[in-house]
Amino acid sequence: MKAKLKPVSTNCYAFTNPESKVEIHVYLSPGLFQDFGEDEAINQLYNASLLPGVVSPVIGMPDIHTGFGLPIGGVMATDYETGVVSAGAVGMDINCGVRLLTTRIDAGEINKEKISKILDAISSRVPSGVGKSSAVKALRKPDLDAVAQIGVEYFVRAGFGRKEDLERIEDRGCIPGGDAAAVPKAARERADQLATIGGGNHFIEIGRVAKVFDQETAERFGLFKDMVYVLIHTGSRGLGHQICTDYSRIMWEHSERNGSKAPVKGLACAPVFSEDGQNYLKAMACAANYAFCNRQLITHFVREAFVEVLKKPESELGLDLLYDVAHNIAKKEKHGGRWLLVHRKGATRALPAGHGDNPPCYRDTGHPAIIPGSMGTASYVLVGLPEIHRTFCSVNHGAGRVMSRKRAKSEFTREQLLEQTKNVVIAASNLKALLDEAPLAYKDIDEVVFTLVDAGLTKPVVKLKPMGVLKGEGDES
DNA sequence: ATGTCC
Repeated sequence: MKAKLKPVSTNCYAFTNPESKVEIHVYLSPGLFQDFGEDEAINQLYNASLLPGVVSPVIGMPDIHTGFGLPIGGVMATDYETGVVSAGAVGMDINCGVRLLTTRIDAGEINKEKISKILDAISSRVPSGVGKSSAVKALRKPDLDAVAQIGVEYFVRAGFGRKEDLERIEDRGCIPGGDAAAVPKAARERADQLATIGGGNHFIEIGRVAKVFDQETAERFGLFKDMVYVLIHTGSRGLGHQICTDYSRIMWEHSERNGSKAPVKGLACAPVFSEDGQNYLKAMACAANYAFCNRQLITHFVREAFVEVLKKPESELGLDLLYDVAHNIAKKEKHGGRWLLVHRKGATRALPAGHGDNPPCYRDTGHPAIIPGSMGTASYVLVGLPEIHRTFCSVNHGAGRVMSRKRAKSEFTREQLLEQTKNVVIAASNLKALLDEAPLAYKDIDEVVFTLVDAGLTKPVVKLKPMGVLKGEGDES
């Protein structure tokens, strides 16, 4: 499959599926292209290009790697009127995403001991690791109708955050159309994990702004060199996972009934305007809003933890929300004068300056696109440039794996992990359960980010460097 | 990503 990819423009390789006439575009730097071994991920893009109503091109981001159905780092747009929606093309972790908090703290003001104490204070409020449910009993049985229909504002009204937070969340933390009634029972029963991080690549990170690329935009965003930031990366936890699992089955059965089978179960789909398609979108919006609420509640507890440890009022510490953006979601958007359902799976929306879907406070800059790196490595804040229309206004979502979790666990030792993350305080009780998250199991974030910068799609605003990270543990085996 | 195999 890799052999089919021909260079067409800077850092962009392409081929056309002869059967569907849909193009497949993959963004890789020369170095990433040379090392690229994810043949199956390209095959997955090829499969996606065969779905009914897919709009050319199907896109692979520089962090692409094999996933369930559509690869992670994949963008697939379908015609909103005549196309399909695929649960697998959104992914297991519906509205996995990141939010970034700015502060009025200078990196020189907090040493390793303080960072460790803050992470502990967060950890006592926000459980991490696979299977963990909310530390606060009331959050284990949330009003899922309110979460689905009101979203983050529901918790802001209840005292978990500030009113102005809402302006700085994609869709104000409430994707329209959410309906808890469309969430299968098994999934509803797993909605007891608000204010938890989860495992895998999820984290809460404290760091400093290491480099400013675009002074003017950085100032507009309130980002200054050596300013302490907090980065929160998590999603909809077990709820989204169960919705994806259940609807993938429902959609597979739907296509079997209608004789329009997807090439693989992971791309099982239903017409957007079928009952199954509409129900999935209602359930997806519910899980997406749950994920926005999850990050909002975590933000509240992060603010509490900073106040407790640094013994300063919240107003003095800042901890303002810069932005919260999803990277696993399907959204109805207009591109090229046409309404589409853009599936982004491990891809981040990055609307350029002037785009009407930006929140008002970012209308003339373009909203911040927040790109988390792997544990202990840098992250970036970017904005989309006008050329970003080539990817339906999408950029990568992170560094992207180069090694399976299984292989990373056999490849690295605890000592190597510490070496790869030196100078970063790691709050986790069992490092052996984090070996699959070792930085060397991921691509180089600089290389990945600059692949799209050099392609002319984005401009970097700042580079962020971690000082401490709170990680959830997976399995040791 | 995930009560990482109901």
